[in-house]
Amino acid sequence: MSEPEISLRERILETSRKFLFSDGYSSLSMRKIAKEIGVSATSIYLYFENKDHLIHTLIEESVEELSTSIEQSVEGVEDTIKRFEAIIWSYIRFAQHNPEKYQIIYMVHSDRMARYPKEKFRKARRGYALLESVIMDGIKEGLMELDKPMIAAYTIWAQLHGVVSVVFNQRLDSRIDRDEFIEESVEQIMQGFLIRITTT
Amino acid sequence: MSEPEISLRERILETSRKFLFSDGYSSLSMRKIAKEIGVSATSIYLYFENKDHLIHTLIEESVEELSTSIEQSVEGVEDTIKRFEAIIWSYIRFAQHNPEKYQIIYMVHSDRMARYPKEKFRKARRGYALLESVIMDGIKEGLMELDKPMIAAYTIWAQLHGVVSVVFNQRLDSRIDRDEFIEESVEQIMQGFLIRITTT
Amino acid sequence: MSEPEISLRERILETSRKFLFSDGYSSLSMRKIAKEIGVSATSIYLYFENKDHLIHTLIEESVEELSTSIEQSVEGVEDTIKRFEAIIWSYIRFAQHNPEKYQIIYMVHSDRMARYPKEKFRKARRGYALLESVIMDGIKEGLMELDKPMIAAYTIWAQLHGVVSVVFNQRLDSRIDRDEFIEESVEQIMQGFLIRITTT
Amino acid sequence: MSEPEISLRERILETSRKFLFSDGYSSLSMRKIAKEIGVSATSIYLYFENKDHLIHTLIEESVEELSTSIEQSVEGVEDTIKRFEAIIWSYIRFAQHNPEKYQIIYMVHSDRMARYPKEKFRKARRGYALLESVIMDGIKEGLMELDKPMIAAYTIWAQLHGVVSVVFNQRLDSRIDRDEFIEESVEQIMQGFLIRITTT
DNA sequence: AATGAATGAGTCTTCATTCAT
DNA sequence: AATGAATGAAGACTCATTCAT
Repeated sequence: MSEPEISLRERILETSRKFLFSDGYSSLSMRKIAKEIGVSATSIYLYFENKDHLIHTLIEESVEELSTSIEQSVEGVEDTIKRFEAIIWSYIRFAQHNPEKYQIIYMVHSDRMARYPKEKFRKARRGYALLESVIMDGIKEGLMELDKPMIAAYTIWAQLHGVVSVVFNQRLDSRIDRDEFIEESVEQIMQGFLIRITTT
Repeated sequence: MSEPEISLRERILETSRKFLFSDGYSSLSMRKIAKEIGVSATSIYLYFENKDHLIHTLIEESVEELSTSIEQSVEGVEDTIKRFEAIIWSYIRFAQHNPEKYQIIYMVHSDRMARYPKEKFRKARRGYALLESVIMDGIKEGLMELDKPMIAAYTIWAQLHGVVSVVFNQRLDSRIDRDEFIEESVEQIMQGFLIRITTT
Repeated sequence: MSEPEISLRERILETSRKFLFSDGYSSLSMRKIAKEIGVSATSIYLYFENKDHLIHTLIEESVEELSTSIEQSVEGVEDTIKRFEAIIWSYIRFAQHNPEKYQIIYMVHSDRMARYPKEKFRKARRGYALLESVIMDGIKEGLMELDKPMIAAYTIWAQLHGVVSVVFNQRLDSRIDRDEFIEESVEQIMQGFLIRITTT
Repeated sequence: MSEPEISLRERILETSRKFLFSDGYSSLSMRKIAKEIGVSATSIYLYFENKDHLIHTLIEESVEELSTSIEQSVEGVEDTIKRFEAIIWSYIRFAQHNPEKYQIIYMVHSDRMARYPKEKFRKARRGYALLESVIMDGIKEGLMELDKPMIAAYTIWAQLHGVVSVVFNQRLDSRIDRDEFIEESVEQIMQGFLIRITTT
């Protein structure tokens, strides 16, 4: 066949992501994944040592994509404020365009995360580290007056995550337009931060 | 005995909460709950039709407590701005003092929530509705200039949830002090909102 | 029904013994046991925590029976030589009449035995200890001249075990009559020991 | 290369023996063997039709070595009594120096042995046959007065096996020195037999 | 109000083996 | 001579739930 075949490994990851997103972590099962793909459950073990490894791979890939996506967003952008905005919006956009991948990053319970290799955890903070450095640039340039850039970065990240997760968990009032809500929220988050610059 | 006994029903709920908080939803099992209490698994079914009902009760109770807690916080408070602050801080404080209860509200996946009776959902929004009404008061009083109080209320709520959940999921950098992080974040969230009032 | 019912627990033990004897340890499976009895596999877990516990119970019961059987054999017997003979023959007879039970005691690989509670191990040596004490009596009475009664006891035990296990493992030439072989062997073992008395 | 390479076939047998000895029969798996060697599981099937064949080969080889070892021990020895002693000690020594090989001979359950080709079984009795013939020599020479040399041979063999297997199965009291125990036991076994000669 | 007995469906995982290459 | 991909059957064990008492 001339069709570009998708490897079984890739199909397993895809299907896992799909199930994880639609049914939640609790009901993700090797058998179900295999059945959905139309392959024996045993076959999964040819590509992933066990369920933990499969899930870790899923997390790792998502984190990597998010990080890369954020990094690319600031490439070529010089102005600090613009870099700041770029990071925030690329975070939001990633979540919007890759909801399953975004969810996976935060879904798995910390109990299972305990088994997640620590070095990979560090990678996961690449995006956050970039945000922190931008904030520090802002301080240097006299644009911001913050004594705790690390806390500031985490605060922004936490707010963004809150907004995104409320949308995804379908806990938003049905009368509210998703996109409008996101836009309003991001604006508010930014303003809550920038106020400290402009008003000073 | 004249001692006020804790009913089995209450003990089941308590234990479920404990397990849900410590081990996550996936590993909450009727048998474990029963064993922990020292009662037969069958006994749980005397008080709860099935696992879903048990969990729904858990959610309902938590939501109720949170709502009540928020309502009480504004009792006797007249000033709109102060009412606004009271709501936000009572939300945060509830999460801090009742982490298991708070977590439960957001823990269970929406798939399972689909089976959750809709009328109960409405109750869940009592706290939010109060926030919305305070915002509307602000607008009426000329303190705020917002055309979408509902979105505004949700935005604040989403941000608060983000902050709280980052803390609970232990995804905060270990060098950051929890309380300081929360205080900073809440301040920022409020400022992001109040800016629209004060600067006008 | 007026029939004396055999408890499921007992039937599980019985069936396990049967399989262990006929098919060996490797192919003993919870499912098979359950199927043979005509009960769900889950039911076994109502009576035994897990496979290990089931097997340990099997061992424990066999060991207990063997020990008791040996102890009873010397009851009321005064003469040391006769006590000595009684022990040996009761050991042999137990193996002959309860082949499955005998086999179980020695069947399970030491790896699995490592998890066997040590206190129960001590019980297992009751029969052996009796043999040792009889030998020591013999020495005191001047009937035997042995400096190492412990080794002597173990030696006899090892020989007896060898004879019995050869018979059970069906490695005996088909032309040889089992009973005759056993009788001859026991005689020889005794003589190998008693020589040290009589010839002195 | 002129180096004498160890064939894959040989490496498979070696590794199987190692696992069989250390982990017991139950946990001997084709995959584990292959992994240990660093070869694909499929490769084993190039040399052995299936697991049964592999194990049968293992048994066959061990039996062959034991037989050869016993045969060599009597080469050039003329005196019947000395030949008798040589056989016994070579049996013991083989077990001591090749514990894995010795164990294999007796390890696999008779159920699986049923599928073992009968002609190979006969080979297995070469060592035993030699012992029987020596005993018959003794009778001819007037050294022994036994009417059943076959039974006698089996009796000795059974006792030896008992002693060896008690040692290997680590069921010996830890206070007892292995070598001393073996020496004492062998002596006793011999005496139990020779008594019939010398005292007559 | 509470329980012991029981189960079918499901969990992850391992196994020996086959087949096309 | 060797392998990677695949699988059906089986392993131990857990789960929510039911039913008779």
